[in-house]
Amino acid sequence: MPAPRVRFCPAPSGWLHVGGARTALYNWLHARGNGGAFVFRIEDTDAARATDESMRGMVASLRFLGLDWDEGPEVGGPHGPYRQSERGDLYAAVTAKLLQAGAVYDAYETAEELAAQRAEAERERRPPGYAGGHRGLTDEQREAFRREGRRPVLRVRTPDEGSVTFDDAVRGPVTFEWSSIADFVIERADGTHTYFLANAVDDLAMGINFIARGEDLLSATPRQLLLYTLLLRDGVLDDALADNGYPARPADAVPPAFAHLPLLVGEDRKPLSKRHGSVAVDEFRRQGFLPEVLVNFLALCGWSYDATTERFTVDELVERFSFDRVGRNPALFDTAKLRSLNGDRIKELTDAELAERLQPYLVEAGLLSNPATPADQALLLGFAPLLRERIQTLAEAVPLIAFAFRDEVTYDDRAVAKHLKDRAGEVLDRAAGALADVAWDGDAILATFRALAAELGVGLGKAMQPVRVAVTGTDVSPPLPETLALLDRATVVGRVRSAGARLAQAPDTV
RNA sequence: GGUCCCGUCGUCUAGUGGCCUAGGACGCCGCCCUCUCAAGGCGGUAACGCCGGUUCAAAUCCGGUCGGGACUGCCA
Repeated sequence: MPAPRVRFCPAPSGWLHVGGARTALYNWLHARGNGGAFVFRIEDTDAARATDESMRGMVASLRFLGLDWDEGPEVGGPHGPYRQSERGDLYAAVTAKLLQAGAVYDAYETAEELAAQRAEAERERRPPGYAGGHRGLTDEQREAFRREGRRPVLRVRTPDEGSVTFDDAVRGPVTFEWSSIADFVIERADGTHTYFLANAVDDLAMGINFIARGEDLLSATPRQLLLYTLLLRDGVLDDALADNGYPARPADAVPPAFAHLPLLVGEDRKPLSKRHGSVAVDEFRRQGFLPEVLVNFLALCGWSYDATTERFTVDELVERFSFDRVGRNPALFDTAKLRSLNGDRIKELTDAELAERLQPYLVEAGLLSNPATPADQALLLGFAPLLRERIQTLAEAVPLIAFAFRDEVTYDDRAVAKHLKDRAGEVLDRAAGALADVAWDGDAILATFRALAAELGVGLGKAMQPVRVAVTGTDVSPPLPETLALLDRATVVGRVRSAGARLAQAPDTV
């Protein structure tokens, strides 16, 4: 097997979503695991949809996931440019030659006419594809259409009979009848080029020899294959490359082989899209999913190693991934499973690593300055072991420890109503006194609460919950004794006293 | 409608004729532990779409059937 040259070629409209990321990952793993190259190409042939912002987002998300590219935007490479919007001259040269060779023809129907034809075919229950109406136009007819002001598109003449079979790396041999494949457009009336053309030209020109992509493109493959043979016949592509100053195709280049990946679907079994909420990689980043976990999970969306192993480092994935273990049925993107894996990974982080990864999220929430003060960093580090067991995403840490980074406590009404009542005033009063001179460490503080509970003849919970609410504002927090020990004694005692005082003045409205 | 793809617990999957009274993980339920929330421990729930056939033996092979999906664009 020659060293794989693979590519990831998103259309830059919208954010990189997890489906696209999975496609990128499988290609990347294949390249990295087999000494190949990963090419990143921007397919912005549809000017109406492509945006620079989207392209920057794609770059950022790929970087976040750690999927580095050998050729492409920002890193360059020998087969550039890597944005299709900058390769229009090449495509035009190619289509001119194809037209000359008679492989494609000009068709003059307007978009409206084609829509009407489709609707009619639909009504009559005929296949809705282009029926080839302008296949055999005479020069006079062409002239007439042009005089009407019509601009033609260029369509590829597909074979009328026979079939095409290709060996898909995940599905095995797949066969299509040519009769079911309509003549398709490669050059628009405005002179720009469609996905089929640009994609086929660039894959060949850049020496791409393996393509992993979504199953939604499976039925586009015959058209791709047709284009490869047309492009390679009589040196059409090679001449166009040379004529326009593009580097020649790599010497050992061959038309690519394909692997069609099972679709990623949402809870409703529909293909993943914005309607499923957060499907953008960047959104998962914001929620505090770790990139290595996202990579691990994405790898598992359609691939498995064996019956039991499901946690992999990126290096292990590079070593073990192969297309022969990619499944064929659609995979549901299960965020519950993702959360679980993320929680598992967080538990493996050292205190320092966790604190460091948490920091941006606290900054984002306005709890830390940027950069954080040494005191705040130390406090965060202290919380790391307490947080580790109780968060599944980094962002979940924020509400759990916000109280420690604010001067004022924000009281949760429900927690107050539930715990600052009955004997809570007495508990707070005695606790404030006891905390004022206990040794300031978790064990000693816990012992103090036990003693207090025994003294008052109440359960430990009754003794601690009011204090938890007084200090943190809520009834859910990291373990209380250790938490208190991380804060200043003065702060703790102050909060307990003031909660107690307000309770005494106005029960129910602390 | 046509073409193509797919069909194992709720979910992702293991399974390539006997190791399968179908394994793992997530989820869910119960119990234990417990200062809240978690985490952890233990236990449990739950699947080969259906019908035929081949075979001593089928989740695995064959045929059919049903169901789901993708594509059928001057989007990619």
